[in-house]
Order: sequence, then C-alpha cells, then structure tokens
Amino acid sequence: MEKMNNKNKIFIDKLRSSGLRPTKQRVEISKFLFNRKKTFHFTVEELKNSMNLKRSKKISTATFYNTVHALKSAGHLKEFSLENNTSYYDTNITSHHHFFDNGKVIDIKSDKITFHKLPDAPKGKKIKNVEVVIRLENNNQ
Amino acid sequence: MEKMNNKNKIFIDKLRSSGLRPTKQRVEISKFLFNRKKTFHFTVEELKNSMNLKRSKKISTATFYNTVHALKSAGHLKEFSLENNTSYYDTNITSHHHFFDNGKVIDIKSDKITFHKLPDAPKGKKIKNVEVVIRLENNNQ
DNA sequence: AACTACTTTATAATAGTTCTAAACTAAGTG
DNA sequence: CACTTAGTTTAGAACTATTATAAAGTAGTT
Ligand SMILES: [Mn+2]
Ligand SMILES: [Mn+2]
Ligand SMILES: [Zn+2]
Ligand SMILES: [Zn+2]
Repeated sequence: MEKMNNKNKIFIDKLRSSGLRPTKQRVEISKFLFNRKKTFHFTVEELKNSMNLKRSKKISTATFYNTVHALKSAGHLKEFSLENNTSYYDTNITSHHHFFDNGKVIDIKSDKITFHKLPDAPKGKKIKNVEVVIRLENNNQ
Repeated sequence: MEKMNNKNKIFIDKLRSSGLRPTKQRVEISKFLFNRKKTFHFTVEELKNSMNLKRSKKISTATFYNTVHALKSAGHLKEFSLENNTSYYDTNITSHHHFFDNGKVIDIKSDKITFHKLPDAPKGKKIKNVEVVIRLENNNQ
C-alpha cells in the first residue's frame, strides 16, 4: 500500500504480523473495529451497513465476511451467539462474561465473577473456558 | 382425536392444557421429545430427520417448526445457541448450565455451580437469570 | 515495468427458517 | 351423528445469513 499515513500504521502492522496483506479494505475495516476504547460487539451485516453507509465506493459483502473470518482466525476477534441465527463478533478477545439485555451486549470483566463451586470436567476432558451470561430485564414499573 | 391410547394421554393433556389442539402430529412430536429420562438438546432439522426416518407418512418441515415454536411459547422447551447459525432447543426448561464439548451439549444441574462474586445489574435493570457455559477440550495426549 | 500470489468483487449457491394460501381435521352445535 | 368452523397441516415460495465460484484487480517482489 502506497498511502500509509501514521494513523494507519498500527493496523497495517497488526495485519502484516498476522500474515494478512494490509489491503485498503482490510485496513479500513481494522481501523473501524479496533480504533475504539470500548469493546465492540457486532454482526457482519451490521458492520457492513455501518461502514458502507458513509462510503461512496462500497466494500463488498464477501470482503466483510472474508476479513472478519481472517481476523478471527488471527485471534483478533472472538465469535459468540445470541438467540437468533446470526454470528456475533467481539473485539474483546480475552475470556470474559456478558450481560444480555434485549439484544444489547455488555462486557463483564473476568474478575467480576468468581465461583464458589464448579463441576469437574467429564473423564478424558478438561475445561477450556467458563463463560457466564447474565440475562437482564427491566425493573418492575 | 379418536385413537387415544393411554400411552398418549399424558401428552394430549399437556398439549390441551397449553391451549394446543392435540393433533396426530403434535402428539407424536411431544412423545418423541418428552418421553425420555434424560434432557434432549436438538435442532429442528435434527428432530425432523430422526422422526421422519422411521415414518412412511412424513410430517412436514413446517409442522416441525410450528410445533417446536408452539411448545416453546407454551414453556415446554427452551431455546439456546451454539456457535453456528442454528437454533437449538432444550427439553430441560429449568434454569441450568451446560458443558459444550465440540457440538455436544451436556446439562449441568443448577446447584452444581455457585458463585462467590457476581456483578450487580446496571441501573434500572434486574437479573433475569445467570447461565454458565463450560467449554471442554480433550486432555492432552 | 513485469510477474505472481493473494485479494476483491459480483454473483450464484446453500442452509436454516418463515411465509402463503389451499386442503384438511378437531371439536363444538343442533 | 351431519354440519360448521376455527385451528392445523402441507407443499412450495420467499427470505436471510452465509459460503462458494471464478474473473478482475492489486500488493509486494524482482
Ligand atoms: Mn443482525
Ligand atoms: Mn444442525
Ligand atoms: Zn464481549
Ligand atoms: Zn440443557
């Protein structure tokens, strides 16, 4: 890539160090995903719509899917599921927990939940991770 | 329904008391789902394939979807999600936890997990339920 | 500048699910 | 019992999220 202003350097490096060519599209998607203070939870379609809204030259659907998969494989995104039939992605790749509040997802830092009792893994298996979902509802009245 | 042998009475009553007409199809599906000792976790397509395999007169896809939705609305099934884009259903409608082992789902009774620390719900919200997923992997070697 | 492997793209294909509207049936009514 | 009707089943179309295809474009190398 010719045009490599400093603002993009960090994302170009991130892509390159993951074995991904820092194409125009990947750099823009990475910047959109990772250039924020708070965790971002999203579906590929949401990502596509919000990024393409402000663009004259649209990025194709396939590229959004390809890039999100590539970033997930590289360990920069985690996938998770809500109750519908859509994959969600999480820019917080650490092991952590969630509040689910009517489709809205909020991170809970790992150390905010600790266990008093946990079952052993079945024979021949071991625990890879433990993740908690706390479902919320509105207070009465 | 004319043919109401005693084996079916319990399922007919279950349907009727939920405001659902005990049709031939619904009774058979209910029997398949609920006439077992252990929790059953399934997708609608899996249910359809395993029930229709042994039938000459097949039950239609739409009826499987309709019936599963009706049973869910009546509170006889719970829906949950794995990492793919498919809805899973659970015949255990109590609040409980799961092991996920490469697509295999195993129930964990609620009292097998207790918490030492849990976050408060955000302002204006309250906790509806807390569910834990313990992901498993094979022991090394 | 020329080359090549990788990437993007438009488009088709697939999978799970929901919708539609016509045929069927459970269950009540006389 | 007929008769009626509201609820149900069904085949098939439609829809949505996602993946596959293969041609055109581009990053990185020489
Ligand atoms: Mn969505
Ligand atoms: Mn499946
Ligand atoms: Zn998160
Ligand atoms: Zn379960």
